[in-house]
Amino acid sequence: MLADVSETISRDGGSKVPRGITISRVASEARVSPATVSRVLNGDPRVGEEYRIRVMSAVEMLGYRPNRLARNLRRQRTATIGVLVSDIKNPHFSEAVHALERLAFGRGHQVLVCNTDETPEKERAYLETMIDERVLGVVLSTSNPGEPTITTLIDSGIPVVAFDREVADPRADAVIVDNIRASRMATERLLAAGHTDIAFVSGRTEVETGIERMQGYDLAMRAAGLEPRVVLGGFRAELAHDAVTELLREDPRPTGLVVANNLMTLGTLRALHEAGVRVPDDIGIIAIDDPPWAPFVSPPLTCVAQPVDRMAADAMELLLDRVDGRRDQPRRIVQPLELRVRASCGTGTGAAKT
Amino acid sequence: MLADVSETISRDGGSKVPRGITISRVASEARVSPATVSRVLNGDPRVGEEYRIRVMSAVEMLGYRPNRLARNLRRQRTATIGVLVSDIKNPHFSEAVHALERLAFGRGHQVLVCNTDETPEKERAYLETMIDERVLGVVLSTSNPGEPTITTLIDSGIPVVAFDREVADPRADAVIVDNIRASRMATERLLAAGHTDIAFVSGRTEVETGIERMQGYDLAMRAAGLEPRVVLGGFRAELAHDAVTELLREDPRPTGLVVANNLMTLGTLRALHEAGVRVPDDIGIIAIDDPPWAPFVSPPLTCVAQPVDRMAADAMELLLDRVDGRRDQPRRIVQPLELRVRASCGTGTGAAKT
DNA sequence: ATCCGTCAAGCAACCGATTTCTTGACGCGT
DNA sequence: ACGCGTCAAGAAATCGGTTGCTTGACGGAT
Repeated sequence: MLADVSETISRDGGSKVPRGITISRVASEARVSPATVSRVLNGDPRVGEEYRIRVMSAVEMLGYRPNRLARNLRRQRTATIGVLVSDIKNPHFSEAVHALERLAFGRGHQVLVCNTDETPEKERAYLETMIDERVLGVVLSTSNPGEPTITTLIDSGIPVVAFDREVADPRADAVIVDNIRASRMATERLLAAGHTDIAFVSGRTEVETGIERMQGYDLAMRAAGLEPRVVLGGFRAELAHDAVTELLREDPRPTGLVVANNLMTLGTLRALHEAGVRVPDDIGIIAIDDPPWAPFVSPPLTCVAQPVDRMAADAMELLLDRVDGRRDQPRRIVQPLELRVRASCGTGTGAAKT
Repeated sequence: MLADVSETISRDGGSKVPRGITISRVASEARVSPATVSRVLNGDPRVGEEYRIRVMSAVEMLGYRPNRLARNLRRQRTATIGVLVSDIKNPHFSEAVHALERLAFGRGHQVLVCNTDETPEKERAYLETMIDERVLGVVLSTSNPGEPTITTLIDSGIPVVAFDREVADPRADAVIVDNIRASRMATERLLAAGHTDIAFVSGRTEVETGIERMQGYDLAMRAAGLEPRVVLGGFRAELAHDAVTELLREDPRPTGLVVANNLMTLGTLRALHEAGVRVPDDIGIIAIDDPPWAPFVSPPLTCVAQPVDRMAADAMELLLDRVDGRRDQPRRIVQPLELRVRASCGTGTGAAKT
C-alpha cells in the first residue's frame, strides 16, 4: 500500500491554486526528473531522502496536484468503486451505500452509485459503463444473477462482490445472509410465544431472497406441524397492504404475522390499523429488516435485522483483497442475523434472545 | 501482476489482441485514419456517408468500445457528476440522489455519491477529489456555505448547484425551498383547525434550514397573536423524543405540534405514544418532510412535502445548461411546497386525503 | 586494479483518444 | 488558365503521469 500524497494536501492557505501545474514543472523546480517526482508521490522507497525532500517542497510550493485523469489512463484503472443496487431509497440499501462509501473514503476511493430500479437493462448498461470506466471493483446486488455482463466484468479483471444476492459466476465473492434462517427465526419466535396460526407476508417469489424467506417460514411451520398460510406482498407496501387487508377478513384470523421486508411492513401496519387490529394484543408481528423507523412506530417493531454495516465491511474487505492481489479464490461470507425483540411480537416466552 | 498479458505486440505483428481494441485498430480495419473514427463516433457532421458506414461496421465487427480514460485525459474532464449530501440515509437525500441518478443516467452520465456526515473536513476532501477528477459538475447540499473549496471548484470551471442549502459563492446556481413558508403553512393549518396552543419541535438552529423553519412558525404564531412555544430536537429522533416527552408533562399541554423534519417526527410519535396521547384527538401534528412511511403510521401523517423529484430535475437542468454553455448568469430556483393533508392534523378545514 | 552487483535516478516509450493543422481535391468565378 | 474558397480526410501533436530499461556511481569481491 503506497502512501498517497493527495490525502495529505489539505491546506487551505492559498485557495487560489493555479491549475495546470504538471509533474514536469515540479520536476524542473526540484531539479529532478518527472520519474523521480512520480516515485516520491507514490511512496516508492528507492528514492533518496534528499531528493524526496526537494520534491516534496517543490510540490508544496507550487501547490501541485497530480492529474488523476493522466494517472488513470496510464494505469488503465481508476480509484473508483462501483456500487450497484436496485433501489437506493430502500433503507436497507441506503444504509449499505452509506457504509460502503465511508469505508471507501477511508481508503482514498470514491463510490459510483448505480440504481437499477430492478431492471436488468439498466443494470447491464451500468455494468458496461463500469467496464468502460475501469473501476477498481464492483459491489452489486443484482436483479439478474445470470447477467452475462457480470462475467464480462470479471473477465476484464474487475473484482466483483455480490451483496445480498448471489450471482451465477462462481468467480465472484459474496456477502449474504441466511434468508431461510431469518424467517425461520421470526416464525419460531412467534411459535414459542404460543401462536399457532401464523401467516407470512411474502415478497417476490421470482427473487432468490423472496423464495428463501418463504422457505424459512415454511420450514418452521411444518416442523411445528402447522399449516403454512402465505399471502403475497411482492416486496411492496401497497401490495402488502391490500393482501393483509384481505387476510384479516378471513375467518380464522391469524394471530401472528411474519413480514418479509421493511416496505411490506409499512403496508401491513397500515392495514392492521385500518382494521382496528391491535398489536400485539390481537396479533403479533415480526418483520425482516430493521429500518430506522422500526423502534418508533407503535408499538415498536420486533425485527430480524441484517447486519448491514458488517456486510458492507466484509464486502469492502473482499474487494480490496482482490484488488491488492492478496487472494485468488472466491470467498462467500454468510453473516448471522440478529433478532431485535421489541414490543410488536408480544411477550411470549421472555425476551431472552439477543 | 494480473494483467501482464498486455505485452504490446508493437512489432508490426498486428495479430488480434483480444484485450484492448483501440481506435487505430478500428481505423486500420476501416481503412481510414483514427481521426475519422473519432469524428464518426462523436457525431461530427463533416464525415462522408461512405466513410461513416465503413467506420461503423468496423466498430461493430470488432466490438470496439472507446477507452474513456483516454478520452477523459484528452478532454480534461469526465462524464461524472458529483453529488454531495450530508446523509444519504435520510430519506430526503436518498430520494434526491435517486432522482439525480436517474436523470444523469438518461443523459449518459454517472453519479459520484459523497456523504459528508455533516463534517466540513470530509466535505472539503470530497470537493478536492472532485476537482482532481475533473467532474462535469456538482450538486451539493453543503454543511458549510462559506467553504472556500466551493469557490476553488467554480474557479476551475466546474459548475456548482446548491441543493437545499445555499452557498456563499454568488456564482453558484441554487435549488431551494422556502423553509419559512413551509413551517408557516404547517402552523397556519393547525391554527385554521382551531388550535391556539401550538408548539414547535425545532431542528438545529446553527443551520440555515433550521433557523428558517423556526422563523416561519414564529411568524405564523405572532400573526395570530399567539405566543410561540419551541422545544429543541436538533434534527435527531432521540433528542426530539426527549424534548417532546418533557413538553407533554408541562401543564397547559399544547394541542398542536409542528415538527421540523422527518427524523424528529419519529421521535415525536414515539413520545406521544408512550405518554398515551392520542393523535389527532388529543394533539394534532404536522411534519415537515414527507418520508415514505408517513402515510403508513397511525394515524397517517400530515406533511409539508418538499418536491424532491422536481428539485432534482431543476438541479440537473441548471447543471447541464452550464455544462453545455447555454447560460452564464447564476440562477436560483425556489420550489413551492405542498401540504399533504392526512389524518394526523385533525379535520379542521378542508377535506382529508389518504 | 578490475569487475560485478546494487542502487538511485533519468530517459523515453508508452496509455488511447481528441483536435489542430495540413494537405489534397474539387468547383467556380474571373 | 489561374486562383481562391470549401470541404473531407489524414498526420501528428497533444493530454500528463507511469514505468521498463538504461546509465552512472559506488563498494566490495576477486
